[in-house]
Amino acid sequence: MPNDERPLYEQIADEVRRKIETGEFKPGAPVTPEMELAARHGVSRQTVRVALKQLADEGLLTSGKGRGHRVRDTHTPLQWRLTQFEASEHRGDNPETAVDAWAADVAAQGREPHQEISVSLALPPPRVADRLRLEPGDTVVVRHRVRSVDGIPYQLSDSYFPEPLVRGTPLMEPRDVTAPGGLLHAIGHPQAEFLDEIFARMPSRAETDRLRIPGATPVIEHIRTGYAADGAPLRVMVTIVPADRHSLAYQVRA
Amino acid sequence: MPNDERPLYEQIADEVRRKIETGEFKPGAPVTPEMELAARHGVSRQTVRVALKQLADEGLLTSGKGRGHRVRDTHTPLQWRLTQFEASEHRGDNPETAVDAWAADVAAQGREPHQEISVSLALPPPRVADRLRLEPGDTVVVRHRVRSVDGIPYQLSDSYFPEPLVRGTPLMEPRDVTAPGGLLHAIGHPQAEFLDEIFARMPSRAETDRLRIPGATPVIEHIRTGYAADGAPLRVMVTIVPADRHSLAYQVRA
DNA sequence: CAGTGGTCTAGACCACGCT
DNA sequence: GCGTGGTCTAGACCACTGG
Repeated sequence: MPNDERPLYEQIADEVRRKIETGEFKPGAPVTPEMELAARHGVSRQTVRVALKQLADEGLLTSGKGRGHRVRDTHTPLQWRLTQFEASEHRGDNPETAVDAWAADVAAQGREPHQEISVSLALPPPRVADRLRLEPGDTVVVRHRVRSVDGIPYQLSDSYFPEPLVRGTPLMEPRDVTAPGGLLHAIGHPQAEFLDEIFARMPSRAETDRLRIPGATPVIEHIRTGYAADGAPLRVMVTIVPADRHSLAYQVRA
Repeated sequence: MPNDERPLYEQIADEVRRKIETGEFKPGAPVTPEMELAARHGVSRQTVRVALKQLADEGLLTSGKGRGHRVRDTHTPLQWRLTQFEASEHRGDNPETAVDAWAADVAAQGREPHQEISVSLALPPPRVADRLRLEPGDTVVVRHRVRSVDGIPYQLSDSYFPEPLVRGTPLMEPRDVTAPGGLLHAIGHPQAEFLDEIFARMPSRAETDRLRIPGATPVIEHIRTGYAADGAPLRVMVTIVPADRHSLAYQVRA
């Protein structure tokens, strides 16, 4: 019967979207259940589900078994300042209270940072091998970090070091090691310059699971390559951050 | 009958995803049609569709009536170098060939830049007013830019200036005005420092249309605030770039 | 025109959350 | 327990693309 009009599911999506935008459905509150929408519009439940899925893909709704569909809460993202280095120096001389720049930055914004670290030896993925200018077969030491704020995972961060550079140093310990001037400085390889590259894309399924990313939320991929004064690459750090939790900030002198 | 395993549609999505990642399905080439996947796995077509929708949401597939599902082409995004200023100086003294930093950067990567500019007087949106520290009622001069590469729209860029600052200057002309040291420098307000903020989100419907953004592609929102040496904000530039066309790059000294 | 995906129906069973 | 969404089936008709 239906014809050249817009699809039924879009009309239903429009109706619900409008009610969200006008505030008739408030953030955190449940919207009309599927069955009721289906009955009201005289369509099948499947059609309603397509409509609600579209809204979820736009980031407007969350849903779950037994929970119903709810209007998504919007929180202001945390600012990640990428031109502030080694904040640990400002936290006193006790190495036990030293934190890395990220943790200090989060704490400064009144939140509770936490990170878990593991270390492994591996063959680098191609884009890391390129940036470190490694030959095929060269191995790297990888420090995997899961950074959380207030118990919610905020970042996946993997640092790659050429294996010969860090063999036998504290960098191979799966702890939160910090040192004035930076870890690489402490082992005799100070970083003089960074190249930061920033991408955005939709998360993979594995990332949505590990970071508990709600639908329709992109991730920002941040790749920082650190160089010695002579231009040799020392480190590549690849960080994945859900875009609803972080913004990036750079302070630049003209 | 099936139970505590992962859902069927995820298993199917995993299989197709793996074949894309290993290169068995090449970019631009069609993947197995829905009906065939359904028959092969002994599931209904609807279940296959959910699987393929998930891959489309990850940005791996495109599809359309009669066209089938195809592996999405991945073009390497253009790198936008945000710590290179005023490249025009390197292009000779002739003002006719002078270009802004962005255009020079694009040309250096072997592509053909183009931009269209319009100028208007307006009340600033709240986030611009905040960053320029304006009072309610203060007006701004807005320079709207649509930047294209090889005929494809690449950026929407709006620069906001406090109106008293630029009244009667070349900045109010809807041309591509360039000057050594920068536009604001030329009118007596050199920028000493920038604060760049970076967000990612899904595009609005209007942005999808204007920038011709394919499905499942986020946009990067770049907000640059320029300050005078005394700390007064001089300019806010808000730029929207589709994430499949651009990466951002910063060169940072430690 | 044959084959594709886009939309839609009318059922079904299950897992989960709440009260 | 009851209502919710999550998964799934077995059909159907349509619109579009491509050779």
